[in-house]
Formats: sequence, C-alpha cells, structure tokens
Amino acid sequence: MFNHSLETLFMSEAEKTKKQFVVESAARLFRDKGYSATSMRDLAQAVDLKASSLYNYIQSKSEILREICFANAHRFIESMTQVEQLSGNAREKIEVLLRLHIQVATQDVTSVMAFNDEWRHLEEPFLSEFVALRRDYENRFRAIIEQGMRNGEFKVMDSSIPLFTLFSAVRWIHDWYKPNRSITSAELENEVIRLLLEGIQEF
Amino acid sequence: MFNHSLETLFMSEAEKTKKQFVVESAARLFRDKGYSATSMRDLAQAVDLKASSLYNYIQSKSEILREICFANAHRFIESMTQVEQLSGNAREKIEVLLRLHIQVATQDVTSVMAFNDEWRHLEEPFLSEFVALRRDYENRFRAIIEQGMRNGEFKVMDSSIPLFTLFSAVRWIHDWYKPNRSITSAELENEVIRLLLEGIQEF
DNA sequence: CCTACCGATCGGTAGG
DNA sequence: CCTACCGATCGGTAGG
Repeated sequence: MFNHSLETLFMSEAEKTKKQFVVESAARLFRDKGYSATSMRDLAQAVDLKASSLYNYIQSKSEILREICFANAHRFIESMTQVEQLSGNAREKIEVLLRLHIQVATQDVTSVMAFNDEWRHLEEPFLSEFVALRRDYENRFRAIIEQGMRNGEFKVMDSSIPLFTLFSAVRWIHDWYKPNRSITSAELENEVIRLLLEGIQEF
Repeated sequence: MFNHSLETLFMSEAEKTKKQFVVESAARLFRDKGYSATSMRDLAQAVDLKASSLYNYIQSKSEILREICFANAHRFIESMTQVEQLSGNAREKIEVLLRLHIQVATQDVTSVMAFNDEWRHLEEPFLSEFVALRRDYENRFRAIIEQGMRNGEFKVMDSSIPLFTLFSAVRWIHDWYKPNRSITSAELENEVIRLLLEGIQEF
C-alpha cells in the first residue's frame, strides 16, 4: 500500500507547505508538457530554485508523480465509497459522480492529469498498484451503471460503453475551463450533466 | 503549408514503404509511451535497425511527429468539407462526423494520438500551423452544432459544451478497442452514437 | 539552498 | 545499414 513517504513525517510545517508548492508546480508542468518532457531544471525554475535544491523537499521526480497519482486515486475511491452508501437510484449516483469529476477538473490541476494521462509513467511496483486502484474505481462505477440498466433507468448496452464514454466526456474540461470564462462552473456542470444523461438531441 | 518533405520525392517505392513502416511503428510507440518518452533507440529496436540507420528513412524524430499530425489533420478537414456539402440536417451531419471519429479510432493508431495527445510536442512554426488547422476543424464542427440549436434539433447551450464533450467522449475507444473484442466495431459505433445523441437515460 | 560535478542517455552525424 | 562517436541534457549526489 501507498503511504506518505517516511521523511514527510519529519518535515516541519513550513517544509510541508513548500513541498506542496513544489508538487503542485510540478503537476502544472506535467499537465502542460507531459511528465517526460518536464525536466527537474524546468521545475526548479518554476519554483525559483536550483535543480539540486529541489531534493530538499522531494526524493525524486518519480516520487512527485507517485504522490499526485495516489492522492487522486484515493480521493476518487473515497468519494465512490460515499456514493455507494447513498439511498438514491442509479441515475442519482451517476450524477453525483459526474459532478465530482467535473468539479475536480475545474478546481484541481492534478486530478485529471493523474487519472487520465501521466500515470502510465509510474514505475513498478507503483504502476501495477495504481492500475489496480483505477480498476477498482471503474468496476464500482460499472456496477452502478449495470444496476441502472437492470432497473430500466438506463439504456441497455455493453457497460464498457457508457462507463468509458462518461469518463472521457468530461476530460476536456480541465484543459478548457478558466475561472474568468463567461460560464460559471456550476452552469457548466449542469449543462454537461444534462447532455450526458439526456443526449444532445432535443425531443 | 505543410507538404511532403522534399527527399520523399526522391525515394523509391520500397523506401517509401519502409518509411511508412517506421512512421507507423513510431506512432504506436508514441501512443503507448508518449512522444518524449520514446527514444530513437526504442524506435530502432521496434523496426529491427540501429538508431543511426533510421535516418536513412526519416530526417528527425520531430519530422515523424509532424507527418503523423498533419496527415491526420488534413484527413479530418477533408472529411469535414465533404460533410458540409451533405443535404441532411445538423443531426445527420454530426452523426456522420462522430462515426468518422469512431471508425478512425478503431482502425488507425495514429489518428487519435495525433489529434488529442502528442501534437503539443510539435515545434514552431508547425505547432502554430497545426493549432490553426485544429481550430478550423473545431469551428466548422461548432457551426453545425449551432445550426442544429437554431433549428430546434439540439438542446440550446454554450456550443463549447457539446463541441468538446462529443470530441472527448470518443477518446477512450482507441485505447480500448481491439478487433477480438466481443463487440464489433459497427455495434460499438451504433451504441456510442445512440448514447451521445439520446443520452444514457431510458425514457 | 548553492556550486560543482557525476554517469547515463538523448537526438543526431561522419564515414564507410 | 553499421560502427564509432559527438555535444547537450537528463536525474541526481557530494559537500558545504
């Protein structure tokens, strides 16, 4: 299991804050250029340090990616656990999960990057561990979809299709959304949900 | 404007075939590991050559990416030109375009990779040129959506939402689809189209 | 937190 | 199509 690296336990509050700053700056670079194309010199420049000084806060480039990926995997899985306990029907559960995906995309650069794009650069054994967490999340999402199909709430089809279509359908938001857009994040959320649940067609 | 590099004009048919093999192998590696994480030594190994020998077929790593990206941009734009000349309504045009996106995702590794993920590693001035082509395609797709909204065919909303949601919604297919899956590519196409046009909800 | 520096690997070339 | 090799850059360390 993943847990916070040992040395984090021995860091002062100020050092933890600085570490967070380094990790978040890295996330932004990984999103913009990709993990492999981001050098430690790029990151150092972004946080106004020399490359060697980064290693006072982090152990390695791969550790940064690892922390981002697993923090987000755990966040999504915790949300899933809460959603599973809701009393609502499948449609309501899917709506809550989609709203979570959209909110996180508009608010946190690390989330979509970690969950969609850069996790493949994790090294073993972390890659396998991450893939297992991701698969767990997918399977639980799929179970809700299949429940909705049996209920007659959802159209019946191969469950992989709505599963991956819904996941992917919100992927553009984290690239596109900026807080100064004419649309608020709440409006965006409502319209994307409506589009996915009811389709683009007007009846 | 992009055109085939000069030396391609002086290559024999066999050399062109080999070049195509190199480029397609590169596309597969770029899709699997990303452009930056793919070394010319990786590519050489994939085509059973030494790294230096690759340069008999291609000029540089960046040239490979450039050819893949622009070949696909032009293909999508040509299809758009054909679709615009159809007599159908907006819904039919969008359906044709979505079917194109899905078909290409199940049949050609280069397409989605180029159009979604790795084009950002293009160098100037090609990056700007590619972005302009992509924007042209988006704008023409958007025009069809807006026509459909005015017609009453589509739900009325900020046109960026259906535009990018539809683009993204088919992105998972090229990672997921393998010809030996239980679902045929035609079935997949029909179900994805139905989901996006009519929504996941059963009425 | 920096200067100085390491071995490894990168894309690519010379010459045959 | 290969061997041999180049300068640049990579992630990271030693020592202060």
